[in-house]
Parts: sequence; C-alpha cells; structure tokens
Amino acid sequence: MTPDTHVDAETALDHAGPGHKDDLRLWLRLLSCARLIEAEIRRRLRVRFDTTLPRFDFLAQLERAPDGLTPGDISRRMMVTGGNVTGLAARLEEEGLIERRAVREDRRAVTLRLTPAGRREFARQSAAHEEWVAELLGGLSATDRAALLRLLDRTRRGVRAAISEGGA
Amino acid sequence: MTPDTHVDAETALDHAGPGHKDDLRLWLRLLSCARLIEAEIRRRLRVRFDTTLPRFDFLAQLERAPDGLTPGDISRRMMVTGGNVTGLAARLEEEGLIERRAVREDRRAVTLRLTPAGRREFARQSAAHEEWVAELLGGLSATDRAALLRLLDRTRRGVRAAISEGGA
DNA sequence: CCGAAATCCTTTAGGCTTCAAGGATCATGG
DNA sequence: CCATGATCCTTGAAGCCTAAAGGATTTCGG
Repeated sequence: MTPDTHVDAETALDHAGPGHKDDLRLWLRLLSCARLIEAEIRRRLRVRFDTTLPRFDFLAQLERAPDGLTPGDISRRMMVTGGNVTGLAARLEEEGLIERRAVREDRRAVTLRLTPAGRREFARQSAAHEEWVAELLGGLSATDRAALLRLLDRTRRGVRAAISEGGA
Repeated sequence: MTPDTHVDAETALDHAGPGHKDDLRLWLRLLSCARLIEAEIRRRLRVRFDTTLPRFDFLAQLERAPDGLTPGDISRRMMVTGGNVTGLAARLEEEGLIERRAVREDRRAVTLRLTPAGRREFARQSAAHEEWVAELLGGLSATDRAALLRLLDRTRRGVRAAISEGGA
C-alpha cells in the first residue's frame, strides 16, 4: 500500500536475480503445454473409448506386468494414493477389464491382472493413444524433439534434486 | 486376432516412421516433468497455506483484474467448466477471500473480486510460489532455460495447430 | 511364544472436475 | 408486444484424488 512496501516488493525480486521471473514464465509455459496435450488426450479417450486417463494408465501398468501387480505396486508406479487405487480397481473390475486374485503367501495382499477382455480393450486404446501423441507432436523437427527430450531430462533431474534437498 | 491384423498394426506404425515411439517418450517425459513440479507445488500450498492450486490460480486471476471478473470470464481463463467455478467461488467466498457483487446491466451475471483479506492472502502465497518455482528450476543454466522456453513455445503452437486441424 | 510395530488394503470425508440439465434473464425478430 | 433462442449461472450425478483412520495380517524383538 505505502510506497515503501511497493518498492520493497520489487527490490526483493530484483535482488533475487533475473531468474525469478524467468523461471515463473518457464514453469507456466511448461504447464500450459502439458495441460494442452493432456486435455486433448483425455477428451479423445472419453469420446472414442468412453474412458479416462487414470483408467488408461492403470491398464497400461498391468499390461506391462503379466503376473499382475498388487494395489501397492500400482499406487507407487502411478504416484497416487492407495485409496485411489482401490476405487479405480473396483470400477475396472466391475467392468470386467481386470480381476483380483488372492495371494497365497500374504493374506493381506491381492494381485490385480488384466482379463482377456481387458487386454484386448487396452490394445485398442493403446494403439490410438500412440497415434494421437504422434499427431500432436508431429509438428516438431527431429532436432527439436531430441533437444527437448534432453532439456526435459535435465529439468527433471534438477527438480528432483531440489525436492530431495528441500524435503530433507 | 488373425495374423493379417497383427501385421497390419505393426506395419501401420512402421510406415508412420520412427517418430511414433519417440513422440511417446517425449510426451511421457514432458508429462512426468510437469507433474513432478506440480505435485510439489500442490504439496507446499497445502502444507504452508492450507490451500490448493485451483484456489491459488483463481485468486491469481482476480488479482490481475481489479474491477473483478464474472464466473464466465474465470471459466474461460482457467480453462475449466462453469460449474467448477461456481464451486470454487462458493468456498472462497465462504472463507472471505472473495466477494460477489451484482451487475447492474445484467441481472443474470455477477462479478467476483478479491476482498482486502483475499488480496493480502494472495500476496503471501504468490511470493512463496514464485520462490518455490525459482528453487525448483534453479538447476538449469540460463542457456538451457532460454532453449527450453523456445522449444516449449514451438511445441505448444504445433499442438494447437494439430488440435484445430483435427477438431475441424 | 507373544505382544508391539509395521505393512497391506479399504473406508470415509471432503475437495476438484466434468457433463448434462435446469432456471433466470436478456436480446431479437416478427 | 412477445415468443423464441441465446447467454449466464447453478445444480446434480459421477468419477478422480487426497489425507486420515481403521481392520486384518505379518513380522520381529524379547
């Protein structure tokens, strides 16, 4: 409100160097880019397969694990909470796409695996999904793609480092 | 099912060039990168301010519009549905961070604006948010930042073009 | 052996998000 | 004027997601 406050806010940013504002721009652009693609993929999954991205990701995890996974495994791989997995699994089982099986060695646990119908359905969805992504990213040159891949890898590593430092 | 079908599926991918799989990798990396940052920011907003990203974004929109915005405006700017805005606005109003005001010229509409408390609260959150982003992205060199910004811009334009073509 | 702690999964409450439907108001063409 | 259609916002149903608490089982130290 007062002039002093106003100046302080600005100088605080200036002292922190030019990176502050640039980083915000970079993050907002990264976010909008990811959201744009994600929203389109969600839309197409809904329109063409009457499903959702979490369901698709769930089936993708099981597809890669022929022997099945426990809810805990899926929770860790999808980076979501256990309660979330319980709900998704209930609906997918209800639709006959996955099945539950008791684990002999541990009566607390259960393994989830694709049913034949689930495997078939995921194959259809997966092929379309791959085409969509190629279509959406098709505008980039091979050079740009490679550069972007490398930069994103560096970004991710940097972010992970920052999180584990700060989180310690 | 039949051998022919199987071959067709594979050749279809091959004909599309090596970009298919690469694009998928690129998309997954972009997504994991964005989600990593977003999850950390959501976590900090919750822990330190007991709030959420949608609420923060909502206040940010109002902060930039001193004269207030209608739910429709916010819906468009945040790229979410109107019903979503209704619910967020109800909770933010309940907490005294925003206020509703009738519009004289149009009795269907209403303008939402920050209360003084809302403006104060957002200032706190916004400053912290900016620091967090700088901290998380701080590992990147100036060169990488600039390159990434440019590549993401190209990506976004390409995706938008692909969507508007396909969506026509 | 046995009790405490850890692990596994589920449940519950609450917030976020969408789609679809509905009520109120405005604008327009007849 | 007024009926029709458009626009604005809200509501309702359903799915996604989290944090926190709870029940069942396993593990492990004593």
